[in-house]
Amino acid sequence: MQELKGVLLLDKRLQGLVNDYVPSDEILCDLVGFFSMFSDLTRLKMLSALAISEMCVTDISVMLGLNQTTVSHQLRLLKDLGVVKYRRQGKIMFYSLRSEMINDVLLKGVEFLGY
Amino acid sequence: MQELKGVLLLDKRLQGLVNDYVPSDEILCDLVGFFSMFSDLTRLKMLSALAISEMCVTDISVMLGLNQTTVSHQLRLLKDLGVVKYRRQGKIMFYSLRSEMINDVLLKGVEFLGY
DNA sequence: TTCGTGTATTATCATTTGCTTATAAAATAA
DNA sequence: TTATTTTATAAGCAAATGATAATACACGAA
Repeated sequence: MQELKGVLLLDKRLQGLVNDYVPSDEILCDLVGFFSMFSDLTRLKMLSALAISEMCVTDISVMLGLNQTTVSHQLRLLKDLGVVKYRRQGKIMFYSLRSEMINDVLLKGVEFLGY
Repeated sequence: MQELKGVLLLDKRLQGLVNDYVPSDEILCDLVGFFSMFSDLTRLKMLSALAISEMCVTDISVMLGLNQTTVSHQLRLLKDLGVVKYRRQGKIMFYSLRSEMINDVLLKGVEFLGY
């Protein structure tokens, strides 16, 4: 690794601010997990659909034209990271967004992109 | 692919709602690109630092303990997706967040996770 | 010009990620 | 019980991704 000659601090307190205000790796890793849920086309499509209404796995598969195992697979990720929740009705599992905040995040992205 | 026997619509209009309100693949792909910028530890760390102040590449490398080529590499991604901007001062490139919305998105994640 | 410093690019490698097939599990019906 | 439907899991593969080393480029100073 190339030796770096110096830090061009505009303000000598900057390193302190970085130490104080950049979150710990633990928190950042949680954030990475959270935002990872929004960084895949299939998952975003599923989340957009679930923003309309709760749905069962087959609903999602058919309406979005996705393989059932793909949907199940992604739902597990979404569930494990707390993005969706589910309720059982017989053999049918109804999935929905865990929080309105999920929709807020999506809308923040839409807003940033100018749509 | 397994044949799916039926769609368990709670409401027959649901497919119509999905067609109308799930964004197009084009929009969703842009969203994927946007949120991908938040789904990596190194990038999140860099963005958190840039939320404090604009910094040059060496600043970021040294303060966060990252390889310079790694920082340059990630800054290019962040720049190409419109998340950061830069200004040149001689041979030094100062990077900063392109918009306050970037910070808002980060904070939405923090809020969701309950930190 | 040459040298030193700061930044960017390229190519490579290892890891991660997402999709798929096959299969299993869970619940209901016959 | 067996058969059917719905959902979940596991293993394998291909593609995408991130870090790195080596190198090139850009700018200013001498």
